[in-house]
Amino acid sequence: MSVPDGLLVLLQDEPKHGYQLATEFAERTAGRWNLNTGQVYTTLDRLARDGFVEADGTDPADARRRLYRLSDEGRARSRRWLSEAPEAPAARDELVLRVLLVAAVDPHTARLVVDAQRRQLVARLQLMRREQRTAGADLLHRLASDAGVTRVEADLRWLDLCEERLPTDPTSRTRPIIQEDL
Amino acid sequence: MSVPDGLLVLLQDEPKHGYQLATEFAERTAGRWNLNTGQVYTTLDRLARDGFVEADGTDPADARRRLYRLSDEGRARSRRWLSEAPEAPAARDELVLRVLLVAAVDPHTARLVVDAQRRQLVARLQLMRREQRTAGADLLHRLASDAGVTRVEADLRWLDLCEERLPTDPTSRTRPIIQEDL
DNA sequence: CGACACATGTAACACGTTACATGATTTG
DNA sequence: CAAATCATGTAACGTGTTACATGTGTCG
Repeated sequence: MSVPDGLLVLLQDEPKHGYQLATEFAERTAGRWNLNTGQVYTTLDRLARDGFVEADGTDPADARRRLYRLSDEGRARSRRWLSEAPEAPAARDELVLRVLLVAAVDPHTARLVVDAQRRQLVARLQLMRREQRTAGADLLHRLASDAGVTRVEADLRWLDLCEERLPTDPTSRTRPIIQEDL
Repeated sequence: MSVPDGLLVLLQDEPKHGYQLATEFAERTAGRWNLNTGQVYTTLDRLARDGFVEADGTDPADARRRLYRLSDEGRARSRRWLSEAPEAPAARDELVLRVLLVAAVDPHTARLVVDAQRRQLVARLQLMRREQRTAGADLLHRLASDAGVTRVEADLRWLDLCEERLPTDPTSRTRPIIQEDL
């Protein structure tokens, strides 16, 4: 529930209106998540319906701006969201899923998948490192960039583990589910 | 698009029916993703509509089983899915999002979030390691478990980076958006 | 004036989850 | 027979995306 909970965080300091929330969401994710403004309004409606935010009139400076403020339940939910760790995605992760679904029945192809994924990720990692060196280092961009790099490094480590553990050719079934190279 | 693409992978070797796809999906994700069977049928409908699978009559052994087979487009799509790396989730990641949204306006609270998250993840990591030692080590469970551990370790490393980079108290704004402890 | 940012919204869709309905077949 | 498994499906909902409609305000 990223967007609803994210909006609640943005509402912590003061009442805000939809358009403002959309732009701030983008700013505060270092531009990595540009919410469509439409989604903000529907999400605010649901949050209001469920009692997590409350309409708070309009901005005195601009009557078009319909303000929302956090309710007590909203504040509690937000605090919970910030303090509790997200559920472990485990096999839901796209990379893991790709390897796992193939690994069970066709270790040979699984190795091809692992290799292909590694090639992509190595390339991506180089790009990211290069960007990191050139880019200006304001906090948000820096943290987001670190997250990307750390994540890709972890993925590469996991791919190495996969290669270690996947049985080698002789034990694999005769007909690989994918013949061609990847 | 995990489920649709996952189903296409399962259909690589031979035509299968919905119920079978649902159970195999669970098996081949080491039980970490139990698809509701209902979802399989609606997804198969969409895949058929879009030309990625084709109805292939019923199983001679059991007329109830409505078989689907991969089309050429489906095979191509599947191959693409296996060989291309998933998009970088970056700030979409729940953990990253939580820290980022707070970091911009309130470094002090951001530190609290980082600490809270770390406590949860350290505990989870211990649990995972313990399970790893006890659990039987068939390939799928092993790979899935490795993925979980690797991922949590990476998250912890990133949290350390955050703590390094977050400005310390003096520079932070006067009123933290969250007063209490987390 | 015309273009662009501001501001609120609707529509349509894909994806994912939970819950439920409806039967046939197998098995204790 | 009763219960569990097999098998196909529908309904309702939340979440997220893209695209569009509709106005107001501002600025060159």
